[in-house]
Amino acid sequence: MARPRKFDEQQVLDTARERFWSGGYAATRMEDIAEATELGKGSLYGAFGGKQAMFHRVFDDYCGSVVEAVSRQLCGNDADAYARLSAHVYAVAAATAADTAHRGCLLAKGAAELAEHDETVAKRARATIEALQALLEGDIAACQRNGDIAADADPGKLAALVLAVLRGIEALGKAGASEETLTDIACTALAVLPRPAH
Amino acid sequence: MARPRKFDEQQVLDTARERFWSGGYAATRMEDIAEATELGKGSLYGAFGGKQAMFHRVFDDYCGSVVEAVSRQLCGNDADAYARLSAHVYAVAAATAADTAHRGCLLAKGAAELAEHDETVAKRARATIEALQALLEGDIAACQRNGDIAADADPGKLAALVLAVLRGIEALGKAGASEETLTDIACTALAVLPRPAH
DNA sequence: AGCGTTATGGACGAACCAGTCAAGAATTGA
DNA sequence: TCAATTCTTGACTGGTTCGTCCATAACGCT
Repeated sequence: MARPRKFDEQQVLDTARERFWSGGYAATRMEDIAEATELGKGSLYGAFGGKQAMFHRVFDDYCGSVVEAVSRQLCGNDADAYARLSAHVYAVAAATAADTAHRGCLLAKGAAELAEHDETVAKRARATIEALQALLEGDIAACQRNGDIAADADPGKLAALVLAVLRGIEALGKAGASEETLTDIACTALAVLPRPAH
Repeated sequence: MARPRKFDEQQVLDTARERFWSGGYAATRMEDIAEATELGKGSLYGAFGGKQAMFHRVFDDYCGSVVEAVSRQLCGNDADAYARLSAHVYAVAAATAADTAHRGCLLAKGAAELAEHDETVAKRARATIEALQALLEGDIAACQRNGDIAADADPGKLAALVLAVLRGIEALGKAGASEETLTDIACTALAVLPRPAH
């Protein structure tokens, strides 16, 4: 009944994510996104409303995909819980080291730039962090049931610690730490987790 | 022989730091700084060159003051090394929790926004991180000499881990974690450090 | 006091950028 | 084929911002 869209909304959001990610919010121009997507600015504004609304969509998508990816890496049976935790921690270190452009994580970058003045971004960042913490806690509890981590430790506190280490790895990576340093941190963090006495 | 400056250069830099810290680099206008310092833009440009150069000065000062403050907190005799480490870790957690505006640390914020595209900022951030790591390593080695931390552990790796935890605490604080969570992380991190067998 | 030198402050220029708008294009249903 | 509807394009607007410039002010030296 009407003219259909020529572009895929999700694809445009992915391109916008790239731009916001590498340039930050304030330094990215809507025209950059328009050029990168080969769309006119009118289409962009028609479909997404404006720059801020568009960033909110991008940020929301990103947070969702992070939680989903971590969930895939950490959920499973008790027997492999420790292997999954270990693999996840090393994976974060490796991914951070591989990010030669040092853009870090859009969650951290976006929150750093906007959380103070944008309640929507702040809320979403908080919710994402909480979801990640819950995933880690679930996996650590599984490790405890399987006898890989001391049963008398508080899984919530260990999860918070691991989460802090993971965010710290990203922060250090952005500041230019070497791959060796990052994997050392991952390795040391896993090594200091309390093992059950036997 | 010529007209003297009416303002104190350091004071202007401190004011500029406030602005850059709370607004970020891109979102802070030179006119904001001019108004806040009650100076004309001509004076600002005459004294500092421009926005980027001014930020470099601010960032440099900030990094220096951070290293100096941490150095004061961590340097001392072997007997109190562990107490200093513990106090420092708790202090970071408390300071992060007290930062209700969630501005985090200018080092992290500036690096997040600019390191990718500004080599000067990237270099300074890297050097600062390395200095912090060295300070932690020195204190941890002192702990080991005093028998507070297992002597067979690698002090460099433990220092890197602690540094990651500290940066992680700041990142989580910016994302809105509660004070309780942050102090829990500090407490857990100290608890999992390897103690000497006796 | 007069001069040379440097600081000041505000007006100005040029570029930039978010968002709007109107004219035209594409599609479906009648 | 025509009408109705939504999409697209890109020029335009209004406001903002970096940086410059210049007339003037303030100081030390002679």
